[in-house]
Amino acid sequence: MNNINILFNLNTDSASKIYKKGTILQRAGDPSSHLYYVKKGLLKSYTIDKKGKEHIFMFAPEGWLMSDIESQEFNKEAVLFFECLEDSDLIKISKEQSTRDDLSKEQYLHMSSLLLRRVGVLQRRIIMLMSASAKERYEHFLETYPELPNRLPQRLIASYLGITPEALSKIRGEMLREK
Amino acid sequence: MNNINILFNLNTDSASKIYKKGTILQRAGDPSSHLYYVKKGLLKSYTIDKKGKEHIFMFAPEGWLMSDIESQEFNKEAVLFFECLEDSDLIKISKEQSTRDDLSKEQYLHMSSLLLRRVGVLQRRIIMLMSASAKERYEHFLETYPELPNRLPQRLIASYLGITPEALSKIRGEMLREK
DNA sequence: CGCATTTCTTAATCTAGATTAATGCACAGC
DNA sequence: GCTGTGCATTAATCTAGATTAAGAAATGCG
Repeated sequence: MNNINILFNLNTDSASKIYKKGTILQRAGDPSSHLYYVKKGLLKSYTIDKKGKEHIFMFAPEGWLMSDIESQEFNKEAVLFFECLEDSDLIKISKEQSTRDDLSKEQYLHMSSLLLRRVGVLQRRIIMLMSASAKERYEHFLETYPELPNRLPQRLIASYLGITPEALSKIRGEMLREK
Repeated sequence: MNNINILFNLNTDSASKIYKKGTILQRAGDPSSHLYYVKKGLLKSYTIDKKGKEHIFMFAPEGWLMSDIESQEFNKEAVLFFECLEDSDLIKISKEQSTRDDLSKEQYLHMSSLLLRRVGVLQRRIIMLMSASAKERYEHFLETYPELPNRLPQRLIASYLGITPEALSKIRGEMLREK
């Protein structure tokens, strides 16, 4: 049994299922109802702003949990879209399963540890968005997630960084020339 | 006993102490060692970038917990400064107290709930930074924290929003004229 | 009280990154 | 094998917000 089964009292692999690349698991505006644990594959979560532009909130490769905690926590409809970037093997976890309050001490410890880690990552992201240039954010992304760039189109990396594909392309051009 | 005492097994008010406005509780670069619970008063946490510019990560008014989870979680030196914006009555909580693993189920439940809330708030902040204009972020700030603006200089609000005081002043001017 | 320091505002100029547009490529579907 | 659609790159232009500068208002302090 893997960690996530332990965490949510799931029985072995009952809920694991393969979703095709391009599958949209959740749409903004839907009632936000599930989390997804990625056994294999890659997901993105994103918002679409009022001009129709997509902004990546996060990627979830193997071992990550994809969730829309803002909407769950504030009881509003989903604010994020979830989509498979590759054929993905996922465990779908209902809101009820994830918010049950009859977990064991070990489970709570594990849950707290996951959440603390998440807060730490989000803190860094905010600080980078506020204080670093696009190029610095790109370099930080490459260092932090070295295995992701070769699984992602530039477009999506740019969106994660909060810039346009054109701006990222320019930065990459500069970095090549500098070397 | 208040919630935070319950959460961290603290005995009543032993650790509560008044700190003067302007006191720096933690400096970036120090070993990150404590959290602070705000009984009364107001704190800010911030980074200073390589150009010497300050960027507010968050404000902590009454009832909030100020922490530098990134540095605690990744075991590095503090990345944030903590400073009192008003004379503040604070409970200082050591890393050991906050990470002990012998909490009760109720305590873990409370802790998870706090962390989920925090993740939700940070998610919104990131989405706003990536997808909304300075003016939209300002309006969102006013709606979300209506009691803060009259306790804060514009400068710090601007820093929290990720813009300069000049840009915020311009936005405020526009909003006044529009009304 | 009076002086110094910080805060806020307005305005002129500058710049990182957005927008628009055009070109070449890769590859999916027929 | 062709043809359309999306992706990456480059370049020209535009713009939100930064920077710089200066004056007015507020605040702290001896």
